[in-house]
Amino acid sequence: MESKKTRGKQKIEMKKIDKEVDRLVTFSKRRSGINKKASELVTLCGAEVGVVVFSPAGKPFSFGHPSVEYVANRFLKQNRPQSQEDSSTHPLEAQYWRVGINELNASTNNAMSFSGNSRLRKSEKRHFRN
Amino acid sequence: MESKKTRGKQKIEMKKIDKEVDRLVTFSKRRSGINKKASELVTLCGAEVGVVVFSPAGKPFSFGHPSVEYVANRFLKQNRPQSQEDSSTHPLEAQYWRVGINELNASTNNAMSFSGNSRLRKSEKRHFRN
DNA sequence: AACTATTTATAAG
DNA sequence: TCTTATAAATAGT
Repeated sequence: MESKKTRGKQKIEMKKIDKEVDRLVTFSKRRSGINKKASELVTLCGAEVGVVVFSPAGKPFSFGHPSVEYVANRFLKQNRPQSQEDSSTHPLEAQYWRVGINELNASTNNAMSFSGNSRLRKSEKRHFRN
Repeated sequence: MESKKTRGKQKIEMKKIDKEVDRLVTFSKRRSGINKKASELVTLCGAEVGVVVFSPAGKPFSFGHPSVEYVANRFLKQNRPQSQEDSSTHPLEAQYWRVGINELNASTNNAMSFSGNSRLRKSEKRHFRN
């Protein structure tokens, strides 16, 4: 008989999980994990953090301190190009299109724009330098 | 002499880290960790994720797929109360104040609005149910 | 900034 | 879900 009950956590390939049930389970666990990490960052470091996650089905989940809205607003405001005309019928869409899809991201995000790499080679080990 | 070179990772109290240097180091490490987790959630589960972090000094860091703006916009739009008047001079502030600071958060966030608890008691073990 | 011992997150079952 | 073995994150050096 097997002496071990399970093989424990196994390393997985960093690509979309094929089996839907597995994917849903992983989504739930990891979303929860991220929220915990976010709240700890707030507590330990006094940071302001906002996290928004949409499931593939489109259901929104979030964590924010002081609130998602506060953090999102602060971020979008700060990154808004100076002295830009303020013509907007639909405020948020306007803001979104005004800056362009990945423009702001690039400005504050790391060089690794999204990619599926799971493990980085030694020289690239430090991810997400901001 | 000590046989072990270090004591390894130690459990820490879930409260603001007093020593500034330690706090800054932890902030850097953990912010990086959250971004990695966020990118993995995107890859593994096909989720859309936006993360914004402000350091206590006010410096913004972010991760987003497809972009922070896209995710933030989608979240704020979806959570906007239906048929609400659209009077806004300053789009984003307007959106922010329109909904109230923690209102939306409460709607999609877990019951544990922000608090410094590190460990939850058994009955509260599952954090961040959304 | 790099190293390790240890805690924490989580893939499988 | 809940458990367990193991991978991954990270506190202290």
